[in-house]
Amino acid sequence: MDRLTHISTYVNVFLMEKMLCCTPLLTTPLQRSDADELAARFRALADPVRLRLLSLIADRGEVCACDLVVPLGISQPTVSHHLRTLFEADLVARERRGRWIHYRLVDSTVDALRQALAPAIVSS
Amino acid sequence: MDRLTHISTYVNVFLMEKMLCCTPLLTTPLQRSDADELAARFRALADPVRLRLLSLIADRGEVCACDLVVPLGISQPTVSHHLRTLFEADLVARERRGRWIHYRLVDSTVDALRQALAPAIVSS
DNA sequence: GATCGATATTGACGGTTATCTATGGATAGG
DNA sequence: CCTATCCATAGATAACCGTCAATATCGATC
Repeated sequence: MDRLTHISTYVNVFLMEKMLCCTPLLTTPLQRSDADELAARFRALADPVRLRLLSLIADRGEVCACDLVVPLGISQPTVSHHLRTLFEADLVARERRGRWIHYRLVDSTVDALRQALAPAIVSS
Repeated sequence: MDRLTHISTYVNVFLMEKMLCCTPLLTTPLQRSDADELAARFRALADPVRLRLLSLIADRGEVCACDLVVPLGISQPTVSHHLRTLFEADLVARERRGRWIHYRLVDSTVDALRQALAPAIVSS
C-alpha cells in the first residue's frame, strides 16, 4: 500500500464515524441481513437510466422531474418509475413546489455506499 | 464542506489519476455508454449472495472456491454462477492451483467503483 | 487410462424488472 | 367549475435473473 492510499484510508476511517447505514463490505464477513440491505441499495444503482438520472440531478443540484424526460429519450412513466426506485433507496429526495416536483441528491446515502466499498484496514 | 471532507476530496482526486475504468457519476452528466458500463458493474454488486462472497474473499485474502459453498448454504452450481458474475465484472481474479481454484479481490476495480461515487468538487 | 474429486456449464422454472400505453389524481389559471 | 399541465399508478408484455438438479470438464492419483 503506497503512502497516499494510506492517508486516504485513515481520512476515510475517521469520516466513517459520522455515517449511518451500511456495514462495510470488505473489512469483515457480511451477515445475511446486512448483505440484503446493501444489495438493495446497489440494485438501485444497477441500471443505466437511473445512473444518468442521478448524474443529471447531481449536476444541477436540484431538478424538476419535467426536465428529466426529454434528455433520456424514454417515456414519462418510465422516468417516474426510476425516480421512485431512487427515492425508495434514499438516493434522492423530492419536494413538491406547486405543480412541479423537485429532486435532489441525498449525499449521505451516496457517502455510505462509498464507505461500504472502503478497503480493509491492513494491520501491518 | 468541513475540513476533513475537503482533505479527503483532494486525496481522492489525486489518487484518481491512477484509475482506469468508470467515469465519475456525480461530477458531470453521464453519457449513455459510460452509464451502461457503470451499471453493469453495480449490477454485479446488486445481489446479497455475491456481496457475501466478496466479503469472504476480501476477509481471507485468497479463498478456495471449495470453502465458499458451505458458509452460504446454497448449492455449488449457484456459487459457481455468482463467482463467474464477479469474475466477469472484474471484481475478483481466479487462479487454478492443482485441482482447486483460488479467488482473490481485484482492489483496483473496487477502488474505481468507489471513485465513481465520489462527490463533485465544489468550486466555491 | 480408469476413477475420483473439484468446478464449470446446461437447461428449466419461477420470480423480478424495464418498458410501454392508458388512465387517474393533484394543482394552477381562467 | 373547467381545462390544461405535471406527475404517479395500473396493467400488460418481454426480457432478465437466481436457483437447482443433472451433466460435463478438468486435473490428480492409482
